[in-house]
Amino acid sequence: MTPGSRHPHGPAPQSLRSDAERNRERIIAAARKVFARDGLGASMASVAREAGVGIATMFRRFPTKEELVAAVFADRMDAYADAVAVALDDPDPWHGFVGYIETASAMQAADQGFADVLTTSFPTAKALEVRRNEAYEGMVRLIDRAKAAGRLREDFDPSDLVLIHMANAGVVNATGEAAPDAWRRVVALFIQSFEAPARGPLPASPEHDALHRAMLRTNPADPTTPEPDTTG
Amino acid sequence: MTPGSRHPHGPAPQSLRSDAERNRERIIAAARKVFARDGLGASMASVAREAGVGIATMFRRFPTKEELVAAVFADRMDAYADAVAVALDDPDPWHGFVGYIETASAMQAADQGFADVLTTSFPTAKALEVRRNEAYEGMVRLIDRAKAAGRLREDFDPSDLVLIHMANAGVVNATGEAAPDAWRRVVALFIQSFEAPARGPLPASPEHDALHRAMLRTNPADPTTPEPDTTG
DNA sequence: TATCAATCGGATTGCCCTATCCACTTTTAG
DNA sequence: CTAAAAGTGGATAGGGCAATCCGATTGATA
Repeated sequence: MTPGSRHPHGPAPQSLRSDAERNRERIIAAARKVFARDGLGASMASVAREAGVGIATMFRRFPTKEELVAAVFADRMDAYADAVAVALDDPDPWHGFVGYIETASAMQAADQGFADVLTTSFPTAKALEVRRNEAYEGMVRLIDRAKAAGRLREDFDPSDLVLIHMANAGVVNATGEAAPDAWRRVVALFIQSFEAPARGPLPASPEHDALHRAMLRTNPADPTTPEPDTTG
Repeated sequence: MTPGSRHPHGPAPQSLRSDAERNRERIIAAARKVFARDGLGASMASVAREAGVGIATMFRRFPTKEELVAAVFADRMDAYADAVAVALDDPDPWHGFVGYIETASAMQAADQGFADVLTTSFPTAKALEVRRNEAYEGMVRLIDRAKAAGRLREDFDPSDLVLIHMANAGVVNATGEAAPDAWRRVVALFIQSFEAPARGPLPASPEHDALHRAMLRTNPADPTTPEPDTTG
């Protein structure tokens, strides 16, 4: 082993053995592919099969499915947060705002697993949640800029972006590969409804806390969640 | 038994024994409640428990889950088709159109199971599909009227109503009881985006066949469908 | 009231899931 | 080269699911 254990009773190793590291990366690559195709509902066994490793190897490296999910989607979440930063760099506030929605929605459409991640909260996956909050704060600035420019309706609320994610997840999930571009039309409709001036008042936004609770409740990888399942 | 079997070898009875009929109604009432709360993913066992009958009793009366679903949602589908008829009776085409969308969306929000049913095709449940098609034809007339009145954007397509159902199902499914009115805001945004004059062009609608295939694919009660499931 | 088909429900089958166990193999340090 | 730590994967536990089986029970009829 590398550091820390010349003593027979030395502490746990900090880095993996070369073969283990290789397998770890194989697993992540496989999970990326499988989750993207099948959503977070994909089984650990199917990931192991795709990776060409035993089931035990998966669980040794990622003791729970949630940890695997966190490892797999770390970079997607980075890209998600980056998209906000890019949008904030756009000199045209409205163009940036629209571009951000389109980018985020496209990310959902391109990866069923990520669509699930965006509408689910993983309390134990700190890194993911940190990124999510980071993105959220950027979004608030993005919204304020677009309103200040007079292009975004005044009653637009940050939570509306969450609602779009949920709606888009519904479309992406329902259409899948059968109608892979249907989401574009839905998103375009949403964007037109956001543009100022508003055509009419809207019902109140849900409470911030309520939405958060909803995201906790809707864990597609948790059997306690009442979600679509089995039959014949 | 009632008719047809004074002969020991007589054919199958046409009507149920009184206790069986009572149980049948208990099962349907229980399923109505459980599916409404938990969606079509609810287990047959949970319905039996709620009904206070044995599992075997359920399956004797409804040999597959799909048959139970068809029996439970027959009247919801009737109401759904009726809503179109009511909308067509409205002297104001736009008011009727908007009212229909709101009614249908409210039905989804009030019943998770029905939200699933509206975005899922059950080829073997003929009665359900007949009603769905009946409603669909009415919707086309509703759309044409609203366009003719100049209130609905010209590029609105009947398939857009299916997309709304899918988007709304996503919102309802994700928010659930945590934010039970969130769907209203989403639906209001959609409606404003439908109003003429259009604020811009839209990406093309998905093919009719593609959407139909998507609805077949997304059966929340079929384990072959890649959907959110288990973990810890 | 006696009979018997219809009905009942708990136990069971068979499948898929997450997660753990354990006997065997590989890497790595000395 | 050797030995122990680290790693491996198949078998297995334990639970949920739809659906079936079968011995006990009950309703309808005479």
